[in-house]
Amino acid sequence: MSEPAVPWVLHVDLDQFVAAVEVLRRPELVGRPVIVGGRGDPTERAVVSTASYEARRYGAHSGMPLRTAVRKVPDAVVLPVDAPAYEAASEQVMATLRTLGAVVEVLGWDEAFLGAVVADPEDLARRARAAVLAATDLHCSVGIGDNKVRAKIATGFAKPAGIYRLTAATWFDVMGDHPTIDLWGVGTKVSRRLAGLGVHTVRELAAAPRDALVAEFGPRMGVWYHELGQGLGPAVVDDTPWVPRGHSREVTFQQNLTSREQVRDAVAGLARDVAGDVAADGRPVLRVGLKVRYAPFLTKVMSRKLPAPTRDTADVVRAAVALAAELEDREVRLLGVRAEMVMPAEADGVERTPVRGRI
DNA sequence: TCTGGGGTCCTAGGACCC
DNA sequence: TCTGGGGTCCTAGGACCC
Repeated sequence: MSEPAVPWVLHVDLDQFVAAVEVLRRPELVGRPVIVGGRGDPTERAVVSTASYEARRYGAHSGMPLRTAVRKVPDAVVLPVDAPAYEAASEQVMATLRTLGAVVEVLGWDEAFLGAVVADPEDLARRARAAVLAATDLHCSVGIGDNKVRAKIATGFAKPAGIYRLTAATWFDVMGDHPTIDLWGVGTKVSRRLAGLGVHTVRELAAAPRDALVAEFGPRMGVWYHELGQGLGPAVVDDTPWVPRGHSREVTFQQNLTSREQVRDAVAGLARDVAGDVAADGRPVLRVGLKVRYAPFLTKVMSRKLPAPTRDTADVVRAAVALAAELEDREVRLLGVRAEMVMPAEADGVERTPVRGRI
């Protein structure tokens, strides 16, 4: 007897994507520890974007300072980040996924949700893995769920190069004893605040009174966490193209900036770059933001709404420089400029789900 | 472990208005 | 002038994700 066709969510995640793309074009690196980060110079201020599984075995992982990673993996091959290469590979992967007859919602370079009404989701997952491998030589893992939260978390159990199904039927058996930080959308801060409420595990989160979570985290996040503990979440996969809210550019200086002129010039340059990014989208700028990281590591952001939306680079530069004039007289480690754009008229009444970055 | 860069969304407080 | 309640806009800050 075969299962009936019902809606499924599949989460497809490329294995060590960035490192895998690099190894593909340098076959001599197969089997070697590869670390991709910054400009590929471990003496610079930079962090690891991706470490190959070989490098992870020695303790390197993404987010770790390059310097530290190379100390742990002395014979690692360190490569610079080549975003255009990853974007090209990513587009090939997404195009391949779109041939499978499922709805494809792109989440980032190396991730996508597939939505499909099928009787055998494992079969669809196998076909996705095979098609991506055939088209790109890249391996991926697939999580299968009855919603996005469970599909996404399932992928963690599928890696590497596997398939794993997680549904309401198995949620508490699989996740019940896990710490809350293993949930998608719960990080160190929230898990610590939850611990303060006596909530340590996923099972405890599911049992926690909703009112207590709302009191601690607010009306949206409190409700969201309450549902997250039960593995509940949105199940609709949506392939409408993403409309960016804004663009930003930031740079960490290898040597801190010490003069106002240096800061001003750097801000103006970043603002010009951002204006270029925004112009490519063809929408006016509504608000301009400035981010600063003073030495040693104190980060501040400020922003101003423009008097009127603008498409003029000079307006963006002027606004950013004006914000820079308000900075404190201290050494600067990082500067960033952000431009938020006018959104195309939004169909309102559309339901939104918090904490997704793009669930 | 001297801690990147590009994003998103939520919360909260103050200003201002009726 | 001792003081309300609601709504909206703006800005800073926080948290998270890849």
